Amino acid sequence: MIQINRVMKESYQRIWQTVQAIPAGNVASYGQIADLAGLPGRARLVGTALKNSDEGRFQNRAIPWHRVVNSQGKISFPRQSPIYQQQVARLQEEQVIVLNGKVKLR
DNA sequence: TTTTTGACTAGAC
DNA sequence: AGTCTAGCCAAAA
Repeated sequence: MIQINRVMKESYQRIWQTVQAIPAGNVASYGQIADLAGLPGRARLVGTALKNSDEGRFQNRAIPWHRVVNSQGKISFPRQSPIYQQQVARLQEEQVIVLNGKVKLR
């Protein structure tokens, strides 16, 4: 069983909550989520928290991880990976246009 | 325990 | 538009 301290758990939960607040059809960057979660400068932790947000772990609810992209508006996965394809598909379901791995700005 | 990795980023070329 | 660097720091190796 993985050990994690109380402070980390709270940070993760604040990140998950913040991601859950992104409206459908919108996107936010890892850095923006970190800032909004009260963790400035810790964008990497957002990626880590999302990676560790799989069902069953910490009883977290479904999190719209696909609405989080990097600061350049690009998807942070290799183009050929299944998870990349899934992120694009989920964004397109929400009418978000993705071109060349980059979310189209408006 | 130490080192490396990584869903990151701002700034400098 | 790319490439590099330094800063970030929890997780995995």
